[in-house]
This record gives sequence, structure tokens and C-alpha cells, in this order.
Amino acid sequence: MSNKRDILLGSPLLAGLPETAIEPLLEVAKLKKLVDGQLLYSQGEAGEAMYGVLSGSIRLYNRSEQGRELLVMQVERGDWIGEVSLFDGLPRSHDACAQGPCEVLVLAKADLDALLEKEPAMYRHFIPMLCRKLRMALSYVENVALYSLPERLARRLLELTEFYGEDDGEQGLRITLHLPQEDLAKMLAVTRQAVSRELKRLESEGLIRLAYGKLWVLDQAGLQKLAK
Amino acid sequence: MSNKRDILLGSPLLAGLPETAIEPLLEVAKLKKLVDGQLLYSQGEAGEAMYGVLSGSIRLYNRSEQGRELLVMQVERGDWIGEVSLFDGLPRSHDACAQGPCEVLVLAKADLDALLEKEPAMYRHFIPMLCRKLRMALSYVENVALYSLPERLARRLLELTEFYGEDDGEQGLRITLHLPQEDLAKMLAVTRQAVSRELKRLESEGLIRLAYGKLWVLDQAGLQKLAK
DNA sequence: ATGAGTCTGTCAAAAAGTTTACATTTGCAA
DNA sequence: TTGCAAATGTAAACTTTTTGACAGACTCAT
Repeated sequence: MSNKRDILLGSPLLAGLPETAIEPLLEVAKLKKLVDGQLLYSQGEAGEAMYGVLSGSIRLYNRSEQGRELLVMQVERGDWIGEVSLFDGLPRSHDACAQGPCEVLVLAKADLDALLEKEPAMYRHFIPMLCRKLRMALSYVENVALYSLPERLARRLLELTEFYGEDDGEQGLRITLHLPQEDLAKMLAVTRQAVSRELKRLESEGLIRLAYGKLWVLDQAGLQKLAK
Repeated sequence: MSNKRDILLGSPLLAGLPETAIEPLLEVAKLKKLVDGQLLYSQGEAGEAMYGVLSGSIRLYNRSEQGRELLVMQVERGDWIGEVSLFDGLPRSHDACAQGPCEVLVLAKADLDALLEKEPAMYRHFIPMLCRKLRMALSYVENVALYSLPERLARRLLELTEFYGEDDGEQGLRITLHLPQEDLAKMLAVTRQAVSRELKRLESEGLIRLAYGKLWVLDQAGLQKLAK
């Protein structure tokens, strides 16, 4: 119990919540551990809870019947997912998979409803989150619909550098994220082969450096120019 | 003045708002008329107001530097747009253009802030709207990234039939919407020529009927099968 | 009724990305 | 250290869509 409380209070999940909401939330929320690849929920299901990521990361996928896969979002520690289905009652829009081992906080629909009933001021705290996700989705639309693969790849590498870039002593910024070309392809909605070809091209132009499972961004300005 | 009040009270814009919010809103909101094609706001600008559509429709576009255009959303009477930038303070994510003559209600940022300050319960009423837009955007992502042109076209035609389909005495449902193939192409993120080719194919298979500026859906089940 | 602007159909050449196939490299665990 | 699974590199053939170009059809306002 005290364990759950400590983890929760130490995470950014509750930042900005009114005091009066934190206590009851601590009461009802449950802790859940996920192993790598575990499915938290899947597209089409009814939404029974929302989840706060305490450690690890959760990936949201869309899958077509033909087996094509799209990696729409990676949610990190401190973020919530699954709230939309609780608000509008519609089915899950994605598969949610643990990427590596994860701990999530589970807030059941009934508990959320009760909390909101007692503390309607809490509604307000969902607005920035929804706005952020809406912008993310709209930007995804814009990118995939208006820009070619080389442009999208440059943009995505810059984004990833922003979030996961780290100076590791080598030249340039290392993108510290388990990110095989296969996954990058699923983000960009193209095949792995196409990504491989383009990455090689970027490397030959000196904009990035590649090694097995690793990627350094050497020339952000150069990528920016490609990104338009 | 009473004109504005009448229009407003007769529109679905205020549905669900608490009584205590409607009165002050009526006070501060302004009426604005737009001519066909008029730009309400444009991508990158700061958000100074949100807008409720009273009549006509507003289209949201993204444009690339290369001149490619994407028609992301068409907003109809009873819907609000532009609220996101007021909440998060970030620039407009789209160009907003009047499609045909429009009347919109203008709610300035300062007025919205004052209203929310006085009536924080109003935050709650933005949540369903944000959820709906988020789902729309996510579904757009899924479609454009996972499905081929023939599939996307079938899906879009079915959606349009849902919203704008009308029995006009002829065979099938007429899509009552000014929708040249050029615009359909901008929704689907392909060229007009590709849309023209695909529409012809659908017509030759008996799923739709085409005439200059008009389109009837003859076989929804058939489209559904194409849509996967 | 007519001319201008809008909308549609079509085609050939080019480009972009997929598919299929296979070889190689790397990291990790038994 | 060896064997396996994961990740990467490459290439030819193919498919889809774009590009650029043009002709014809339709509408509407003057």
C-alpha cells in the first residue's frame, strides 16, 4: 500500500491535480505490472479503465486486416492513456502494448466517474491532455498526408532527438530508444526496406551515424533543411 | 442585438451548457459574417478567439510549402472550432476557410477566460468536443496510413453518405455537398486524377453514379466490402 | 447566348514505394 | 562458443500514384 502511494506521489502523473482529488485517487487506483509486449487493451474493446504510466512505456498501434501495423504514439512515464473511451463510451481506438516491462496505474471507469462526480473541478485537468493528444494526432495527419518519405523521416528523427536525444560522448546526439528500423517504418507508414534505404542515404550525406541498434544525429540543421 | 440572441438560441451551439453560462456568453459573443473562401484564421497564427458555426460551413486545411493541400475537416452548423489554441496557447494548426457564405459566433480569448473563471463547471462541456475531434484525427491517421486509395475512397464515400446522404427521388443516395473531385482528392491526400480514375472504376462496377458535380451512392454494401 | 471559369476524363512518362528474395551482421543466451 | 533470433543491407521486378498535358463538358452570370 505505502509502496503504491510512494510510487504515485513520486511520479508526474498527479501534477496539477487539486489536493482534494489526490487522496481519493490514491485510495481507488490499482497498480499493475506488464511484461514486455503485453497487451493492455485492444482496438474495438469497451473502455473499462484509464491508465497512468509509472515506469516503462506503452505503445499505441493500429493494425489493418492485411497485417499492416502503424505505431501511432509512444506514451512515457507521467502520461495517461485510455481516457477517451471513458469519456465518450466508444470503443478503444488502438491496441496498447507494453514496450519493455511497465508499471501502470489503473483507474477504473466507475472510480473515475465517482471522482469526477465528487470533484467536478477535475474535468479541467483533462483539457490540456486532450489538447496535446489532439495536436499530436493532427500533426501526424499533416505529416503523413503532405510530405514524402525523406521529409517525414527527417522530421521524425528531429522529433526523436528532441525527446530521446542524449550526448553520449560520441559525436552527435544519440537517440536513446529501442528503435529498430522496423519500428521506425511503422511510425512513418512505410516498409522497413524504404527506411533502411533512406537512413543509408542520410548517413552517406553525413547527417546521421548508424550502428547496429543505434542512431546518432550529427547535423540537426541539415535535417531541418530536408524537413522543409 | 435581439437578432444575435435569436440566432444563438436557435442553434445547437449552446446545447448542454448550464443556464448560468448562456447569459454571459450571449452578452460577450459577437456575430461575424464570412463570404465564400474567406480566411477565418490561418496556420501558425496566435489564437485570439474561438468560433461557433451558426450557418454555412468552415473547412480546415493544412498546406505544405510545395503547394499541396489537405482538407482535414469540414465543420458544420452547431460546431465550435479554434478552441484548442485558446486552451494551450499554441499557434493555429490549420487554415480555416469559409466554404460558401457563413455566419460564425466569435468568442474572444479574454471573454472565454472570464467565463471559465466565473463558471469552471463549463470546462466539462469541452471534453466531449475534444474527444470527438481527437477520434476524428486518429481515424484520419489510421485511414491514410494503413489503407490504399481504393479503400480510403470507399470509406470516405460511406462517411459522406452518412452525413450528407439524401434520397432525391433518383436511384441511390445523393451526397448533397459541394464536392468537386479536387476536394475529394484533398481529403484523401491524393491527386485529382487518381480520384477521377477510381470514381470511374466504382461507377463501372455499379457502386456509384456520377454526374457533373453530383454523386449518388447506389450500393453501400458493395462499398463496405471494398472498405475492408 | 456566350464567354469565362470550373469541373471532368484520359494518357504517357516518370517517380516513389512495395514486394519478394536473399545474404550478412550483431547481440544474447544456453 | 555456438547457435539462434533479431536486425540490417541490397536489388530486381512490380504496382501505385504523380506529373504534366490537353481536350471536352458543364454552369452561370452578364
